[in-house]
Amino acid sequence: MPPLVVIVGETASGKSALAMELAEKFGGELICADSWTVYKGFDIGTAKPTAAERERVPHHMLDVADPAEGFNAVKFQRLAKQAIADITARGKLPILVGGTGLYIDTILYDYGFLPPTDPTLRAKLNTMELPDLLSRAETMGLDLGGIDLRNKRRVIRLIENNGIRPTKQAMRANTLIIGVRRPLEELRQRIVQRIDMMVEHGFADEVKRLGEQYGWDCEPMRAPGYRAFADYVQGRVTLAAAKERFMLNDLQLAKKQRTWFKRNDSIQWLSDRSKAVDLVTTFLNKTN
RNA sequence: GCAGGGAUGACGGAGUGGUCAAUCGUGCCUGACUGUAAAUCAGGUGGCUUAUGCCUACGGGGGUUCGAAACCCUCUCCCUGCA
Repeated sequence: MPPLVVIVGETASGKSALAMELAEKFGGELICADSWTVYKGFDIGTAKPTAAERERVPHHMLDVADPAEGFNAVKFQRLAKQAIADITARGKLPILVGGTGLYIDTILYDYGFLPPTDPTLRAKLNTMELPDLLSRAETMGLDLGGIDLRNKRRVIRLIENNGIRPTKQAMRANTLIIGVRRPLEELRQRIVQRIDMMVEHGFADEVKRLGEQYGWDCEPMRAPGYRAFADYVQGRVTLAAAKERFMLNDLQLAKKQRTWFKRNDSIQWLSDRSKAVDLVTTFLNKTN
């Protein structure tokens, strides 16, 4: 298994900057594990790496999805695996960086997804109530153990898959996982500053343009900040209110990310970023 | 100044004599998490403490009552009409 460096952390924690630094130092290329930067056109509000940054270090998994269509973990896994293989084949170090825990885990644990489901069936199941879904699952003789029976979406998935469960492997070998962490107050300040910067760079205009082009209800318009700024550019709320909302969205996201990453004890949390270089050096020496 | 309406927990907003520490929503805290994942779902959210317990709370003060967030008086502030 070729070496892989993974960088995780909360939004605005400084993951990308660290990833850039490591990539330049170790001859790496970045694979962005972020469920919003995959979308074309959604640049400013998603804090997508700039053209200049991409010039310095190759980035993968950006702009691979059409806003009108949508994206998911399976597509991510497929493309990311390919990217990792390509980077490795070129003799470069793949660095997987991002805050979308599920996407990261599809690589770390090589999730075995099941075949796609029939949209017609999905639509039908979605109209049913939870108790009916449960009795249907029982009638089908499905094993209900281990899944959250109060979460409708999970029960639907079980029915769609005919009771077959997706698989998961042991954690990928030769993988260094670095976690970037900051005190909450510092993180909040960084979020606020980043939002101000986005606004300066024309975030409102971007939202307006994208809303008009892809519709206000397209998938990535649900990304933090976009909804709030959609309200702003359509005159429903003030700029200050939209920024406040954006900040809260980011903080909520950060909380979810914290919860997700907390359960992975293989993550080496760094409060001092300068130690990252040593970590990677040691890691590469060990694996090569 | 006169008449009317209103002040409820972080916020919005129910509740008009007891079963109200107070419906619900939001926020917040904690957790789950495999084709929507920034999603979806679960639990918690006055204090002390873990007891069918006590204390503090529904703008301030006083009163009626066995008992009030709820009724009466009064004060303060806000809104609406008339001046």
